[in-house]
Amino acid sequence: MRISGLAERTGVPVATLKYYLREGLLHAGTATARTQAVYDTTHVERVRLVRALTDSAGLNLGAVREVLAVLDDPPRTRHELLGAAQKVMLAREEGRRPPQADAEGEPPAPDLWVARVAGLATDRGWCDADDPLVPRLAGQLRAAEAAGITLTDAHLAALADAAAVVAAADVASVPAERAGAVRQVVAGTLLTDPVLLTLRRMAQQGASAAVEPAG
Amino acid sequence: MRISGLAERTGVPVATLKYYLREGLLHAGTATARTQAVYDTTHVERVRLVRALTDSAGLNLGAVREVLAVLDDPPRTRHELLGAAQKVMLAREEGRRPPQADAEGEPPAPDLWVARVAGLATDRGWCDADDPLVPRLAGQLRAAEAAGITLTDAHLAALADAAAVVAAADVASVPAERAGAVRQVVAGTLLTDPVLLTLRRMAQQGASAAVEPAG
DNA sequence: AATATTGGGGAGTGCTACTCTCTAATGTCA
DNA sequence: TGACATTAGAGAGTAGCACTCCCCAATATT
Repeated sequence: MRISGLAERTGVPVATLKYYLREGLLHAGTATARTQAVYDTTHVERVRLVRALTDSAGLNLGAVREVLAVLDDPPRTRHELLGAAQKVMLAREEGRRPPQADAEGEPPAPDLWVARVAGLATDRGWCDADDPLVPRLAGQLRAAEAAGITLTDAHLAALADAAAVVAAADVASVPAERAGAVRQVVAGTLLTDPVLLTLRRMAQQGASAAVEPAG
Repeated sequence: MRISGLAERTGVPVATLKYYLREGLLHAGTATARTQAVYDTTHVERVRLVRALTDSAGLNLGAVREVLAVLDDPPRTRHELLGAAQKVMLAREEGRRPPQADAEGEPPAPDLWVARVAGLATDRGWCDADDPLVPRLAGQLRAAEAAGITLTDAHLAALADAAAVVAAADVASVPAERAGAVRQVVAGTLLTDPVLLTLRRMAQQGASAAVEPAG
């Protein structure tokens, strides 16, 4: 298959495929001559993955590149895998403005968010207090608070319970084979994030209707 | 407080505040003269909300504008509220490329994703089969499948269970007063979406460690 | 032999979210 | 009262992203 065939099969314009090749998001085809190369199903899959990651998971191309790097060179040990997966999971927020403190509006308040989050994470045995996810979550809660949205302990606990349910199913779905495992964890999580959020909205409708039956 | 005070208290540059004023993301201050206006705490809150929505929830300014419009003019009936909230909830994906079908690669397959999703939603009594969330979710599942990530029924059911847990807590957290309710539903959901996703990653670490104890 | 397509690469596009610059009017301090 | 800083308002310019267009010589197809 030549590049036009790849374009046809994926629905992505030839110009864009060339751009992906240049940017290293798509591995080169097998050259048959100086101005000719053929592409196979691995290229089709790769393009579809790139498109799903950008369109559905909302990653930018830099983040996609990092994801692909992990998939192409799967870490050997479980520890490395977790580290790599973790780095990739942070990918969505990269390039954004850090939600830093609003100058000096309030008194010091030496990050009790971090303390609250660290407590939650260690209580459940999820991760250490110095995990990179802890400050991240603390920042998200701080942002909500700054916007006037306060999460009660009960509400946060419900989110955590739900996360535990999801994570159990996530882990159960991981295949034994290494490359497949990495793919399932990294791409699977990123691509099911939007699924989870949409289900939340659906369930909200149902729960709201249950509380207050008639329109 | 003048505009420089607002900038100081929110950490947002004056030039950006002026831009927000021009774009209608921030209501005008009370003019004290032709080239002078004062801003109050409502302006501080509004700016912080805009920043949280963009930085934490990842909305673009067009989506933020829609959110603010709903908050400023809260729908009167519960039905209208749900409709407005629904529209706003879709806001995050606006402006993106629709994850359309990949030209003609596979046979027809007349949207069995929609059927699967509609079944799930109606089984749980969440929404009708013609709800706008249904095709949205179907598209997300289709994208995952195209990228080589298949969700088993059990996995999807787990996500749905988790969504139910979250939604119950969401609904329980809504105050009785109308304006506060709208704010809590709309802004609260958008701002806790990233919280939920981060908790998922934390819980994955914990679940993974539980399955395979040592590094 | 004529026409179409390809790989490679430079340059241009449209969009978003600012950021800069300007002007006349106003506030602040000596 | 005058010097200087700040302000509202608005136009124009910027950086980054994800393409998209165009050109070339080499190759494939007819």
